[in-house]
Amino acid sequence: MPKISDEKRAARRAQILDAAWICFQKEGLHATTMDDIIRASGLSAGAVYSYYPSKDELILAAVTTSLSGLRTLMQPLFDVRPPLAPAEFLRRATETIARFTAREGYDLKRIALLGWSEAQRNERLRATMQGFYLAFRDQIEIVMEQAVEAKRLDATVSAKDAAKTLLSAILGFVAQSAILGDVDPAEIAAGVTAFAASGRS
Amino acid sequence: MPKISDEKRAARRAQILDAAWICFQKEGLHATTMDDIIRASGLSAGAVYSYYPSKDELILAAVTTSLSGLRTLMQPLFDVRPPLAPAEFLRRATETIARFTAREGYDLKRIALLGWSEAQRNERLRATMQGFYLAFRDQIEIVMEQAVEAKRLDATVSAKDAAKTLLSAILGFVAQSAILGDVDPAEIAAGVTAFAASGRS
Amino acid sequence: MPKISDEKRAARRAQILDAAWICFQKEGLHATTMDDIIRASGLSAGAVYSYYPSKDELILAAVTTSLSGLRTLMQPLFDVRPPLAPAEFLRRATETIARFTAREGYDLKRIALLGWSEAQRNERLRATMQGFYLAFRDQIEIVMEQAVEAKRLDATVSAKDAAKTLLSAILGFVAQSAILGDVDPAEIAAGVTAFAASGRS
Amino acid sequence: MPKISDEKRAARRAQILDAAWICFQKEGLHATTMDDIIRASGLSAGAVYSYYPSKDELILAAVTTSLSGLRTLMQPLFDVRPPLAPAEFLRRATETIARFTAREGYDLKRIALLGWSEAQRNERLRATMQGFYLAFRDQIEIVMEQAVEAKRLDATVSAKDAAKTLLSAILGFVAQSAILGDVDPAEIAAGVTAFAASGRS
DNA sequence: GATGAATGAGTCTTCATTCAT
DNA sequence: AATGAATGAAGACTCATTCAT
Repeated sequence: MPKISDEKRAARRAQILDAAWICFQKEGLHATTMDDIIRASGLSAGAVYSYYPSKDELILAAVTTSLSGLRTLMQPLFDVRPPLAPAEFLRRATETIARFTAREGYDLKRIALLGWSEAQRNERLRATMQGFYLAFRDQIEIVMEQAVEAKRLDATVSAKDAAKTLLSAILGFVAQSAILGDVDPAEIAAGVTAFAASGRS
Repeated sequence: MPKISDEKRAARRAQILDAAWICFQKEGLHATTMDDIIRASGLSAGAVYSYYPSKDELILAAVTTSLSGLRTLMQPLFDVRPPLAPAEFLRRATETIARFTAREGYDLKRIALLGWSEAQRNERLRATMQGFYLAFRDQIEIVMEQAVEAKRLDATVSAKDAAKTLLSAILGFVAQSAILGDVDPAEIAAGVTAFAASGRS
Repeated sequence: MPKISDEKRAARRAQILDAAWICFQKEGLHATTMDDIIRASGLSAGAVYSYYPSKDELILAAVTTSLSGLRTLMQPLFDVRPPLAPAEFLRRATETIARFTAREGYDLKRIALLGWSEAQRNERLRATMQGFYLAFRDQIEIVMEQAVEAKRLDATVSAKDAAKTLLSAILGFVAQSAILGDVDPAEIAAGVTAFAASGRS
Repeated sequence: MPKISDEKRAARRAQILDAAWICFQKEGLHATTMDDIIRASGLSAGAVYSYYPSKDELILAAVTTSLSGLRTLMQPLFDVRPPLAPAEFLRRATETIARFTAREGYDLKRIALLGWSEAQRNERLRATMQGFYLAFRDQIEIVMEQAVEAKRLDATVSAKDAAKTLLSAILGFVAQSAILGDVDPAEIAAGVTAFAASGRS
């Protein structure tokens, strides 16, 4: 086999990562053995290791990939004009997550929980994850600033606090869905709307 | 003398669970070895195993204990008269969690994330955890009903949806704090209040 | 099994080291697998590892033990009164080595060669080995000084050079015996005597 | 064109062997991986394997080459007229070794130790090495016979014993230099001369 | 002929659990 | 009842060698 093309190389990496992803979801990060992944990938141990030098690297890649998948999914929400109001943003964000999850075999929420847990101990993963969530929150903050400007959000609150609140709601939706499984984006949206409404009086 | 023996037994179980708890937090559920726990407990392997027949049992016990610790902590919020409005409830719930976390060596949030992750694979743990969170959500729901009655919450929303939304916000606060570490209960409260305020007009 | 006695512990260590020694001789340091040693020792993997935490440690122990065995064997030669003349010292040193080698299963020379080779790459082993040979050479040097005083060695040479020469002869005897196997202490002694004799005229 | 092909073939073999040699010295025989050699040679795995069918073959070739290099280096000593006396022979032999060693990247002594060790387990290598050292010793023996005839060596000793003694001294110099690194040919020569001198009286 | 990606048996080591004392 | 030494089945990873292209 002469030098493999870049596309083929990328395809192999994807093939391995997919296998890892599926195993991680089914078994958890630690309970998944390299042998599980190797078997699922249809390659040999040596081949897998030539693409990913360690299990940790594979974990990092799996979580990173799912984070950037999430970013891609969320990007459109930041580009909506006029900018979304908080409750609307939350509704569409959770809907996006729920919809993506529905695709067989790829439960973004499960990987998310596994990643959060792993990040408690894994320096590199934590750094990567913090970088991602911080950037994500910053983007939300920009939307919130725009919402304030557009009088769709009360000016007495900092956009940063609003962003933190929204991120909490999104992460919490992920957690609650993964654990209890009976939460619907519409319900969360209704709840927030109700709080907003009750703010009147 | 079964009485004394029982007390001793309970004390021993607590001693072991404490050791496990500390190790789990520091190292994560899987990276913690039984030997770590045995050494931290100051007992012998045989002794530990006579109280907890397996590592899984210890994990279950550790997570269960921290869940019921949380319940104890939260109980007062359900008993406040007149019942708390949603934003106020959220603020006090997150404050309680943050305050408890501050006690060194017992980071409730870390254990929570570890538990969520483990529950993805561990049937029994998942069932226990679901039972807990469901009951917790039910209690929130009751408060929300009372809030509606007290006109502190818009009547057009179901108390159930409000409860789901609040639980999301709380779990999300836990996740965001554990991962990013820069979130304050006051900020979340401010955010929610702002959403509420913007609901006017 | 309650706490094991110190003697039993030492016996176990010896049992493992013996097994390792035999395997190392038969197979070489690297070709010997831990499994070989484990099987030869009659213990389990875990047991072996609880006494020696790594293969490297076992290699170090095996070489170190054989070096100190050599020291014990050689000690009497330093205590002979009057001190031995160079040729006589060499004859008795090589005889000691040859005699010890004859004991079944424990070829000191083979282990020596394996150790020399390993010391080229293994820092710790090299340091240990250098320490040993340096001390050994110092002791020879003292004997040489005494030989000079006793007019059994020409005063024009430094005792240090004499010691280096003798150590070379001894190590060379070990190497030549291990490789060619047809060298006798008496032959070496005869050769040195002849050189000495030819120094006359 | 078999001629050019043959030359190229030889050049490639040399290129590979050089790479192997350098790696073996730096890392030891077993710690060197085929991949190390392949990378150092600048060729592909397939190419290397087409010239040397196995790692063992490469080890054999590396050791054999260094032995015949040594032979080439030593040859002049056997041709000196009048034949060298024992002490003089030893001095020049060790000087030759030391000088060659000085050329960076090619430490003959290190390869020698590695080879001795490997020969303990590798039948073919042992046979080759024995053949070499035996022939070398035979040549020394001839010089010793000539030395006896020239009255430069005491006639009471067999030339064979003298040869064994000299070979020991040479091998011992190699070992001691490789392990302790502080031995000089002049010191060994001085030591032997002193023994010779002390033989008077 | 050459290439280098792929193979997979084999290596060292760990660790939950047991049970002889 | 308690102890802690022993067990041994995995686990992550390596590397000499092959062979499809």
